[in-house]
Amino acid sequence: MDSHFRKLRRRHDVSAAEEAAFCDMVAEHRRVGPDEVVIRAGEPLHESTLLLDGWLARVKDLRSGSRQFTGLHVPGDFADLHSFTLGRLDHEVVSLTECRLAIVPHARLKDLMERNPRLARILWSETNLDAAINREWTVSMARRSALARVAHLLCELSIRLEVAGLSDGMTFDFPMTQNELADCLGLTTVHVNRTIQELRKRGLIQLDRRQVTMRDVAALRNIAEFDDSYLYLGKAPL
Amino acid sequence: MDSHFRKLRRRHDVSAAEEAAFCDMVAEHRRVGPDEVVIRAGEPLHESTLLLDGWLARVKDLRSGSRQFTGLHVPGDFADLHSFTLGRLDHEVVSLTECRLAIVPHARLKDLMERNPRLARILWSETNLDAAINREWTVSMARRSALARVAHLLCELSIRLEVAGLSDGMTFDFPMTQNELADCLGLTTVHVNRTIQELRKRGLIQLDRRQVTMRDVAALRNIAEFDDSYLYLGKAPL
DNA sequence: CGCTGGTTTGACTAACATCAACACCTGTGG
DNA sequence: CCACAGGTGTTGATGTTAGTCAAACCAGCG
Repeated sequence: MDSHFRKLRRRHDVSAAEEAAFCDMVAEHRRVGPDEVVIRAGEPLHESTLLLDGWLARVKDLRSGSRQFTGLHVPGDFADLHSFTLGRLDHEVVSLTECRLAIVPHARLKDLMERNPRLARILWSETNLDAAINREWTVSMARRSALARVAHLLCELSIRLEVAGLSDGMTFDFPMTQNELADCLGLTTVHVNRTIQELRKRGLIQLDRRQVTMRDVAALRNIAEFDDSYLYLGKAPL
Repeated sequence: MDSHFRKLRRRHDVSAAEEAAFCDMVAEHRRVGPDEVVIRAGEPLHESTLLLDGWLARVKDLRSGSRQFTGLHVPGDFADLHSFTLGRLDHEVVSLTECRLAIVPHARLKDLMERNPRLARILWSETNLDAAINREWTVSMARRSALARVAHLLCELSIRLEVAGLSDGMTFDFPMTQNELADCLGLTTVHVNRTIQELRKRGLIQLDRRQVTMRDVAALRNIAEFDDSYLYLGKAPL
């Protein structure tokens, strides 16, 4: 839960009692292996899933056989909090790594909402942050070059992982294959590979299957036209 | 307000009393002309804007001078309900046409949230629906061809406008220029123009600056790989 | 060892962007 | 009434980015 509270505290004032209330909502813990479909699209849902450890992706499949990630989740993120109001998902959630999950029944969310509007609003805020990230992804897919897309994603993840306490802002574990990166970025594996090589050649990143180091954050941000305001890192009002 | 209630009723059971409660939240009505910046990115906000009439777009500007729409709003949509929890926007909201707006102060939303968790949840649901639409846009930008993108957008809008009571599912007012369409679709004006011509040539659409007719909805849906489940047209749970 | 999944390379192609005109319409002021 | 301006739509020639296809390479692993 630590990553989740770090994420919350970054944007809201949360008392110990409120943190306890969050903990009380968790009904169950679960583990899943890598490359599993954790939540299936379209199925009625009665619980939401908080990611404690590992990486998840929101995936949409296309008829052509290709697929597109519409979001990535790192520890501390809710994968499907939106299913609380929508009742089902329009996408799958799949595990990229082995994951530890905390399960929060919708009934308890409903209770919380009635008893504690302030916490409800914080949860609402989390889904709105997801949406803000998604908007920025839309911009990436629509307007940024492959080089800028890769750079932008790395800039985003370094911050999100830092918030979760899993990066120093430069180096972090990076469990995705180039194939999965391609699914993320709307590119092909081949082109992702060439793009990464270009970033390496320019001395901007170091990357292998397990870890990234951003060797020149300023240059990466510049290439990506990265502006972190969409991550809403400051305290939210009231 | 009629379009807004149609939208709500489509997905939730809303009593007359609840509709009245919604109406009571509106503090003020406003009018804006076409091509105005209605809400500026980054500015602290203390109210949200419900679109009563006209079209709005969520816009992100890039350094290169190009811009990307990350969402379109038709009558009945909240343009910036997410500012209630986030406090400011990561994008501008601009008017594509003359618009009538209803202004809802955040203080009243907060009140409502405390007094009526059910309505709060319905509002939360609206922001989650926005996000679902945005995910689908991400897929369009990342994976669909220009032809499929245009077709997909038309399919989406015909349904959203039908829900709002502004389309029969085939024909609707369409106030966007090809330039604005390009901003929407992550394409250039030139390419949008060629794509539209292709759709016309195939007898699938009829389109001028003021109106669209979808001549062959089935073919358009097929080209777009359109699946309306992301619009959550059925009743939400509880 | 010989698989297997992931990464890398090269040759070729397709889709869309870019640049530059031009046509058309509408509103405006002389 | 006409001349003109500005926004919109259209066309053609050319350039660039990323996709496609196919194969080789490489490391970890049973």
